[in-house]
Amino acid sequence: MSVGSAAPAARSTYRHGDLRRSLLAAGIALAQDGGPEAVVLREATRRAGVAPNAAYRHFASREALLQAVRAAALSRLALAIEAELAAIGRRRHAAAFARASLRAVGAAYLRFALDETGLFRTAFAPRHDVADAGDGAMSGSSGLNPFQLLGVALDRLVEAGALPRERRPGAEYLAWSAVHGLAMLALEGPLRRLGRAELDAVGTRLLDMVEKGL
Amino acid sequence: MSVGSAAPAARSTYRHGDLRRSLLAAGIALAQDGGPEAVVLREATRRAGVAPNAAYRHFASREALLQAVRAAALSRLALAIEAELAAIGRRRHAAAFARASLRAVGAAYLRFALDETGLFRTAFAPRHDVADAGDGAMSGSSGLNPFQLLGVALDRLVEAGALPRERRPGAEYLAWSAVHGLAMLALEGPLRRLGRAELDAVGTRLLDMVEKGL
DNA sequence: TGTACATCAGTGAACGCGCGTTCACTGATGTAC
DNA sequence: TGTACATCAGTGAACGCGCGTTCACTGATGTAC
Repeated sequence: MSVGSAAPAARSTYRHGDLRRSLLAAGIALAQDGGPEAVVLREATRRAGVAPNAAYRHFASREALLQAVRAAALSRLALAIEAELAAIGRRRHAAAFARASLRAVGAAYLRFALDETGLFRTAFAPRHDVADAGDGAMSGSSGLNPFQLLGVALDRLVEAGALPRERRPGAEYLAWSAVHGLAMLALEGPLRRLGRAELDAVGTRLLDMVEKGL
Repeated sequence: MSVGSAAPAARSTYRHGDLRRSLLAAGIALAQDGGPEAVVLREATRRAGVAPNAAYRHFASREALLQAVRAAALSRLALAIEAELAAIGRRRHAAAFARASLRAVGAAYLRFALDETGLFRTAFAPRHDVADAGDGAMSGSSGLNPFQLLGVALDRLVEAGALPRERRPGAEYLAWSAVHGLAMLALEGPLRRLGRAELDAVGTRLLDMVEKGL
């Protein structure tokens, strides 16, 4: 499985073997350092060591490749959140556990945004046409996507009695907005000049606000 | 003052008269429907009825024009916030007035994002190089920019005793994140499919959360 | 009030760029007999 | 086990695109005398 290399990959065989995966891997690498606009068909084929038009055997257009990269990025975000969720220890009280869950989701989201800026920006870049495509494989190992993982945390809050049931519907949007907004302001907004430590501090306070304000 | 028309503007005189303003107006119009990537030098000159390279008498590069458009967009956002602030009636209690101020800032921000999507996206689009340029004329008629207007509202909260003084520093970031995040998710994120009424409802709940959680 | 001249805003033509995408092709592979 | 053949993944060359930007220019304007 010689997949995932971003190098120009001189090939000896006429057939490539797994071009689709190679192109996707190249696309992900491009997105990682450069964001969505860096996901360029010709460069992906270059990295796969293949003629530019060969891509069209596997992707209908540049936009289709970008869509696949987007799904992969969302999937990685889901994995990051799952890892953070798995890392929280047991708590004596269900309410404390639920709150820790919510914070874990938020913290993982922020960390992913700061550490994997390119992928994060790609995951939430504006889609052009592409009739939504069923959202592909954008979930983590649990089969849940980031939005659903946030929902799990909120459900735990309700079950633990830490969030009134009537405020549960749509609560995702509120928590998500806060964390997403901080990520955007930190990445390409007015908070760009803040250092990592300051951003972490703001992140903590932001999660406090969400926890208290929900 | 025949400035601001986006039409191809047939010109009779050899000199244009006010090309810089015309280009800026064209740039703003382009940003309005199309966002930052639609701000294109050649199209701006076309709309001003002028040769493509004439732009270089007034802007060093496409990026410089974009920067000027960005400043104009921020200025308009500041004006929108100021208008909303001016519209809140007097309140019996200072605390109620302060809270109304904060909500006014948030509501105006959200409305601007939804009504002037292109300008909003342009205002917060990632800057390339351009050594920050002193932020030009990005303020409203009060001379304050959006960030500073938010600060005013938060100061009122402190003065009214509705926000502990020690939580004041950096509070802009928290409130701003929440509102900015909702705007982004609504514009190009997963909340794109929501209607205006639903978005307004979420906006109200979000402001509740901020008010309570700060 | 008239004229010479410097200034500099706008012209016209051209560049190179990398991109996405289309065309007619070639040759390795797997399958049917 | 060997051979004919269909399939279709990857090739090679070319396209048109609009873009930002540079060059040497021209001609209207304002100023000095």
